[in-house]
Amino acid sequence: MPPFDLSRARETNTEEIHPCSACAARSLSVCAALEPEELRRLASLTQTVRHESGHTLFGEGDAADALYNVTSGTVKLYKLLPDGRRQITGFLMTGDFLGLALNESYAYSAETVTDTSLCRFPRRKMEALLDEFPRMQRRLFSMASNELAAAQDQMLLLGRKSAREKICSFLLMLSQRAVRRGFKENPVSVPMSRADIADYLGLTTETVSRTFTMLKTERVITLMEGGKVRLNDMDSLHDLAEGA
Amino acid sequence: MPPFDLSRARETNTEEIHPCSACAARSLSVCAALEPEELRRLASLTQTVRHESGHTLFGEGDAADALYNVTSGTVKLYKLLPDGRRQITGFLMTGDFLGLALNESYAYSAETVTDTSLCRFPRRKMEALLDEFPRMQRRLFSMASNELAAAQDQMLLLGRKSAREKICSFLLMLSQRAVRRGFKENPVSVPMSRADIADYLGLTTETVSRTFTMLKTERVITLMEGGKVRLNDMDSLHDLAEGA
DNA sequence: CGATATCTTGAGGAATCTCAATACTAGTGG
DNA sequence: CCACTAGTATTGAGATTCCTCAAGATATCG
Repeated sequence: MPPFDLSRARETNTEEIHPCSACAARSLSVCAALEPEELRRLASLTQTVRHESGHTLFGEGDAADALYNVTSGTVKLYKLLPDGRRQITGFLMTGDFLGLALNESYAYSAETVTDTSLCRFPRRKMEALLDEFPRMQRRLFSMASNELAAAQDQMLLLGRKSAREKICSFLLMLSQRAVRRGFKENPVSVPMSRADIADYLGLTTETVSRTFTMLKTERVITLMEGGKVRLNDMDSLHDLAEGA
Repeated sequence: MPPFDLSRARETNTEEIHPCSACAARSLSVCAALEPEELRRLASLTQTVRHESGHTLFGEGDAADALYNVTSGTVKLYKLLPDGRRQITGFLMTGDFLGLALNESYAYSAETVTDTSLCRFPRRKMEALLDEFPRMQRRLFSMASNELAAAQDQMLLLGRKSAREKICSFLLMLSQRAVRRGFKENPVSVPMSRADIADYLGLTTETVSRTFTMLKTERVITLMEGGKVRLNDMDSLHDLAEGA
């Protein structure tokens, strides 16, 4: 899938062919289920931005003056402890929304994992729009609810699963998200580093690496080139992910 | 603070003196910032229920036909793995809302930790009301955002903190929540069992117990009767909670 | 093709868990 | 009021998972 051409999109923002009509992320995000009028209004305050991998969108504590929607690529959210320990709280991909915490400042940092395109919404204008269009607010609420459910799953993973169960759960989650985005469930693309995976699962890079090796040796997965992983038996992987 | 008299409240539901006007939880919950008209409508579909400790409100997978608001007492939410491992994802107290995940079925189980009173809202009617009163939806969205932020803090705790840091963080959280509810920050009431604390922090009961003993020996805390804990030095406790 | 970052593998150690025994607490009935 | 019971909490000893530190292998990028 070719990435959406953002430079052109920018120019046509307020023209008759606005960028959203061609957006790959639309059906997955707030923009789904908006009336044409609402969509146009949203588009009129949208900036499209593109960053290469490793770019910090904002840091914990920064003034929260924008919300974002990922249109392509992957973004990680994380929190830090004073001594540098890091917990990645989520990986965001096409269609995911970020900046939901409606406080004055961000409660986490956000950094691109791959080259990434985003729609950027100034917070104040976005809030005004939400007041005007309850449908949009409703959609955002529903997205927040889903995130909350995902967060609870992640707590179960972090608090109660073994390293092996964590890795299997992680691979299955990537697979399921790929399906939701219209890709096929199997081989799954793993764009993030071992260190990022470790900080997401509450492990060290060494343990992540060792666990991958073990699963590979047991023929549960196959490590392919380009950061892809083939899941050789989805059923047993599901069992492994829950300790059954 | 005497608990709100719920039996009488029930009767006066639709009368001129509706229960909400006397509700201790009101300022903390959805009901805050509602217009009298909205509040009356909400009250008209409210059932007040009371359960003793250990009662299961609903189980993971049950049809999600109601939302609840805790008016007194403590409720725990948890998820289970097939082999019985348990992760408590939250303790809800006065003013907290539960059932936010607006899907067809609950994604977690809910059980009372102490004797508890709740307002019960039938889900369908509640949703209709949300459509009618955007202000209420907005409030609920804001509460969901706060929960999301809390969930991220909990992920950091579960993934990256030591047992000692977890216990200190937990005590501070209880203290902060007590303050928000109008109680004093110090000695803090800990109504849940060691086993519940363990399942909330991703530890075992033994480790929780040992850690309490260590903190007591070091004079950081004092264990008092009635499940109360005195925090002897809030500043150093804050440091201990973050590994500084 | 060399430099640098990332990943893998190994050996030993530490935090936490498991299993087991003992102590405490609260409620019950004599 | 006391003894008894059942549940909960504490303490101890040993096992285990995962971490830490260190070296080597592989991949990536100019």
